[in-house]
Amino acid sequence: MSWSKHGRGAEGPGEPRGYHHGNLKEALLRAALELIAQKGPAGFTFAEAARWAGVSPAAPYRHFRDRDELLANVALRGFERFETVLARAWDDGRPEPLAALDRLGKAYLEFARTEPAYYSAMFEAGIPLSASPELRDAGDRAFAVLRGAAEKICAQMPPAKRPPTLMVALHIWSLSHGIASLFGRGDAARRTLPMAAEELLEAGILVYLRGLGFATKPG
Amino acid sequence: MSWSKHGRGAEGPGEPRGYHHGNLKEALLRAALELIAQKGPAGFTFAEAARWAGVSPAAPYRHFRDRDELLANVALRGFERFETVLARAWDDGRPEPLAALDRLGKAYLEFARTEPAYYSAMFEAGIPLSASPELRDAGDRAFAVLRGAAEKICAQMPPAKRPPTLMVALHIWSLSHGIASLFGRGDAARRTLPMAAEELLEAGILVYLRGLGFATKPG
DNA sequence: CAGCTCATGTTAATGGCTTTTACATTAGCC
DNA sequence: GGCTAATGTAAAAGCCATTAACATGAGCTG
Repeated sequence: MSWSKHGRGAEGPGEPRGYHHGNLKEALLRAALELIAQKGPAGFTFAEAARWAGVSPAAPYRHFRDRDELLANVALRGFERFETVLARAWDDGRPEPLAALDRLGKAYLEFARTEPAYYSAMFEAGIPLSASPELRDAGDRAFAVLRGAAEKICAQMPPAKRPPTLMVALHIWSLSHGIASLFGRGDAARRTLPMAAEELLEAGILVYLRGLGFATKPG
Repeated sequence: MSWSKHGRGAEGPGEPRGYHHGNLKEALLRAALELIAQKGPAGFTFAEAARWAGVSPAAPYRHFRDRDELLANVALRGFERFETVLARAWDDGRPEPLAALDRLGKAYLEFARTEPAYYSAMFEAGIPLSASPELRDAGDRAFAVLRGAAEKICAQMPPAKRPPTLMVALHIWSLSHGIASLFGRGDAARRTLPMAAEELLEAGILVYLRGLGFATKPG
């Protein structure tokens, strides 16, 4: 017996507790995040998360329908953080949209690199988007930050040659996501690059904007 | 007893066989592909592939060290097919590099859409690239097609303003991969788009090339 | 504070999967 | 024909997901 703690938790190691955990849902989310970070979304198991939280293997079922629902909740939380991070980087285009867009791109890659567990839960775990409207909405809100950025960038262009902002947002998103997915993590599982992913993305966006007719300052 | 066939195989349903299968490795690869297509790389199980091939659950271990190695072999084969498909579409830039590049992009997306099992094994299954030099090489060969295309495109530009071809190849790859990953499959698991993924990619590449200073014909 | 009730945990069990070990069969080769 | 290595099978251990029946105690109600 003794669902003894593992060596280390996101929380302290051995806080004793009574019959009830008190904050199991949160503890499971944290354990899942840690385990996904260590072994990928596939390697993560419900039972181990329970062990990690110091409860029996059946306890998690009181908080999540099944393993997939826990995974979906991790992804949901990931999208929320992602939105926050992106919004902070974009900062409404201050002081200048182009500089802000550059920050936005870097923030995108940094998130993928520093939060690989969230990132893979969000984009690579194969969670059916249809299964949870909340998940889809959270993703949409994160994308809305990119959309807002595209809008402000496009607004700087003369109306006659202004491109569709949705298209611009999708292009920037796709390029960022492509770079993050293919090269974004120092991971042995990924390819490495003869340059920093950040540089690659920055250059790509600059070329793209130039192609739109956006007058970028020399440099 | 009776590792009876499932309803349907890639092969005929009930060809009887003796003690030895005769072509188990191939059958397992096919079964894996089919199962991944149905339930994603995570849902696929070694045991079910064995059942599908009509052998005992231990038989596959004569051909693959473990489940992951089978997955890696699927990915390997996927990269080989991918290279073939891309090379055929590019056709060495004939009759004209820009048109060929457009075909290349469409072929990329078509592969992701029509061979989702291969595509996810290749890019989303979390196979450690380091584990298999062959796998990495196969991926590199597929990428080489894109690289060759970038080269020919760049060669059309005046040397003075010619961009680094590796960078161009990486941008095109990333944009293609980003679009394929995010929107590439009619999948309920993915987001849908107000336009065809092909159009999005084509437009993105055109804008990008214009940004490079590549003179695209009007249109 | 007593008692009730419901949320939250535990136990125990079922069934699947992965992987290993010991054994069986047979294809290919001399 | 007979040997050997390759290829399958059987059986078993250990883990996981999931469920049903039961236990605990937190929080409300009076």
